[in-house]
Amino acid sequence: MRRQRDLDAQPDPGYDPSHWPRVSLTVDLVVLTIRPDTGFSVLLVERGGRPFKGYLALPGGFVFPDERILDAARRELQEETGIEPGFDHLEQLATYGDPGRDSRDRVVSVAYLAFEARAGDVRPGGDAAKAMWHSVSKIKRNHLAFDHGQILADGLERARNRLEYTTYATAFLDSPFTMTALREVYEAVWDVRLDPRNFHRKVTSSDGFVIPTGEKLPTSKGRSPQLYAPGGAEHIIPPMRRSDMS
Amino acid sequence: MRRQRDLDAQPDPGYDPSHWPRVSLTVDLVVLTIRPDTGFSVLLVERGGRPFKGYLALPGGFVFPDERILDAARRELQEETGIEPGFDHLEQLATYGDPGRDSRDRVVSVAYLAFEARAGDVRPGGDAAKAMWHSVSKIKRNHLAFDHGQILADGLERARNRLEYTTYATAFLDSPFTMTALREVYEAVWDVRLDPRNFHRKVTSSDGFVIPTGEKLPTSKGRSPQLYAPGGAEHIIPPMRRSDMS
DNA sequence: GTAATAGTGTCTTTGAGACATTATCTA
DNA sequence: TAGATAATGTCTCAAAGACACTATTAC
Repeated sequence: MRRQRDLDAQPDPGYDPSHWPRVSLTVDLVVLTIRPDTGFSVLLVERGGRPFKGYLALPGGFVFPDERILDAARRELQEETGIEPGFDHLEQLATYGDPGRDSRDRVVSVAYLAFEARAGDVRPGGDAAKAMWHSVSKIKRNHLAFDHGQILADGLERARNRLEYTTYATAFLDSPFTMTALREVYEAVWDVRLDPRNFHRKVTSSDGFVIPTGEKLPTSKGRSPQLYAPGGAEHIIPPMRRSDMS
Repeated sequence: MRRQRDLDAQPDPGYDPSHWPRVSLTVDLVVLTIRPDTGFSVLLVERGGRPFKGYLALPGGFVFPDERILDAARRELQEETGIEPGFDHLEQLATYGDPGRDSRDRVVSVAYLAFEARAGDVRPGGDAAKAMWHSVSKIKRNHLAFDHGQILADGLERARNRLEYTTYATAFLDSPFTMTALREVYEAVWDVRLDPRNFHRKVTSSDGFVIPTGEKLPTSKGRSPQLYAPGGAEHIIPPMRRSDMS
């Protein structure tokens, strides 16, 4: 510690960064979706190499020397899910870089959070072997590799918050979608039941959340539901209320 | 790009990270406070070295090889403000690491956001020369070094959001504080005027936001105000409403 | 007393929660 | 027609905004 303070006590922070110790840079992805079979789900890969060989982990990889970090996240997402960037949502989550989180070296990982529509029935694992969707409620977080359990927990909390204050729930759906489908996104992510009528009123009265396409979805039975598209607004004002508080 | 894809197409992401290109790691700090003279203010330093010599920049520095990133942020904060960690607030903001943001090398910076009480009248610049508080409203963001204008903008947005949903406004104040002082924090950060009576009702009815100490503050004129301490809760439920929407 | 600031009470409006009713579709 | 699902309307209550009034201090 003394040594470190002495280092820092040099006249100015402006000297050559290449003289400083350097770290490896990766991105990790918390990719979330809603599926008919597994419900609210996250994409996990099985690690083939050491450390944590055989453990489940978040997909991710190294950032290339001249690549923007966001572009690295986009690239990994495309490789893992096969989905072209479109109506999905991708945002930076947080950065994890404690010494010792990777036993081999000092690795700093910038985590990203992605919301994916199923887009038909995309099968993950284009490049990565054994990439699979896992039901969020069934994952044992301390069985994940590295500190990925913590990253996943942070990502889930962020996702639940995003649905309160933003319209990003639509990113879980292909457009156009029904009001019921949008409500089921909320119910899956928040793990609650919402009143369909109050939900409908809240969404339609929130300016720019959704716009009706005028089309209706033919169904096998019952009244055909109105179809909607994302309305362009990012924020819900006032926010969605989640009476269940964390 | 082709070369990069080929690299990535190797069998597994588990090989030795030390074989990958590495980056320099820094922390940058958005330190905010409320001051009698400059109001809502941010701590900036004048750069002594290249690049951006003479420009204003956020305080920050390199992360030591065996140091946690959060600890590096705490250390820089202590060095720049001289304040011991106490009732202040420090959280990770975001990470900025685009190639080219530092002309010398690939430098990835993890930005932190800090709320500081003035603590008497702390004079920044213990170690760092020419560290000064600058009124947030008067800063020309594109005159800051590197991408610090963007980091500052992101920090301000985060700070304004934090006051809506959390009790962190108390971190701007020494305890105990008056209700008027707390309201002035909101008015400074949001740049609005708030009704003192509605504000008082909202704060006192929000569970765990503040607790009255029972003491009163002697004043030169007018009724002596009740003193409060932070109440322990982190979240305001329901949140503070900022009718001015961004 | 006056001047100044702190704190409380009341009315109105907005919006969330609960829940009954009407509309539209298929078989 | 029945059965199923979608959409709308109404009532109640909680909370935010506007604003008048009372309380406490120094002089």
